[in-house]
Amino acid sequence: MSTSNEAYHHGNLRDALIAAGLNALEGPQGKAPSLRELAREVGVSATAVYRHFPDKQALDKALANEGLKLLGSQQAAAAKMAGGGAAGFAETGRTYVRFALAHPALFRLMFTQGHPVDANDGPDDARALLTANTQALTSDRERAETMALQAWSIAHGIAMLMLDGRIPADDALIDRLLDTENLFP
Amino acid sequence: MSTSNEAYHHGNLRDALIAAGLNALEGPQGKAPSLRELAREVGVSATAVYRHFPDKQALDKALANEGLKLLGSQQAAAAKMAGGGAAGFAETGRTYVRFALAHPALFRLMFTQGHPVDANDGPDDARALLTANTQALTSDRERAETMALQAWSIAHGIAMLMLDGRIPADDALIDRLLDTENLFP
DNA sequence: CGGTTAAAGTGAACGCTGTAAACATAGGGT
DNA sequence: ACCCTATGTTTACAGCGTTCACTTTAACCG
Repeated sequence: MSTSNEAYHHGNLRDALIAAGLNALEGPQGKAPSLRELAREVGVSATAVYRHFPDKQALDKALANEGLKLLGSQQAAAAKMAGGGAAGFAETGRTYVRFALAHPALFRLMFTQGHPVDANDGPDDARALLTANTQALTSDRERAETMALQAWSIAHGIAMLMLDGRIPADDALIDRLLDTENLFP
Repeated sequence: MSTSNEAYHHGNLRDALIAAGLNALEGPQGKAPSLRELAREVGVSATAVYRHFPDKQALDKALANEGLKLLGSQQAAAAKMAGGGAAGFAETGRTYVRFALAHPALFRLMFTQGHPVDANDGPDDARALLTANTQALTSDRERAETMALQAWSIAHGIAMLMLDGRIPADDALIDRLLDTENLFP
């Protein structure tokens, strides 16, 4: 009852669509999939999608949320692996940019998507994590908040500029640009 | 012979399309215009566009180039006004972000567009200007280059995050995040 | 059980998009 | 005066997101 059941009712169309969507977004050549394309992929008529999502944007938002969860967990893992603190903070940024380069289409979708992206995707949100890590670097609370946003901005900027081919997507360059020693002395 | 000439031959369709495109992109609600929409606007059939642009992407690229020229000139003006050097450098970043907020759709198009964006848009390119300004801050040439890219990244990141509603599009926040005193001591 | 009902999927249709192909026009150069 | 070529037009096609009316299925309930 797991795969390719030819039943009239698909069983779990919503999840299947999201899986197909994530799959289509993957790879360096990943393009934003069309609603009809995903429906075909899953073996269902295009209009069936509307039983589970009010419109295409809702599907996209679901995919974006999935991506945010993924990024969040990867960042959390990286920070823990690095032992938290300053090292964790630095590693968090690197992970962010590497994620963008590894999943360009998904990363774009995550942010192109209408802002809110529903706050209910858990506390492992990228922003919260950043702020938590900067608090290890300074006792000044406002300064920590500012540093978190600055770090997010620079990581996001690097990611975007590299995705758009404005800056070579070079691993060494990532490290050089994210060098926290020089940025936050 | 300036406007709404009902002649069969439009006169200067290419420029008219670009003007209509820039106009459609303007305003905070600006959307990426469709090829047919622009053709309608200019009073010409959709396929006439193909006499001047090989495809839609080429039109978009032309619009993007127009945007880059505009941003470049605004940055140059801002830097000159601030008197160059460190002050000019800081002002350049602020201008970059403000431009993005003032012309969101155009700014997005400028970078969503396939990378190269043809290098022949003059020397007032955003990147060259940045590098030039950072050289006033340090004698180390490589360090200047790194700082330029870091500054570009953070400005771009702030702009994007604000456009996407991830960070409040607050003017004071821009200044706080771009504070070069703290970032590049 | 058997019957009703609501959830889940279908097909045809609409207006939109970018693009191709074949045809029309007009204005400038020899 | 002519023709040529640059520039436009019409028609057509496939794909998109979305609506509507319809059908199928599974689950619940007496």
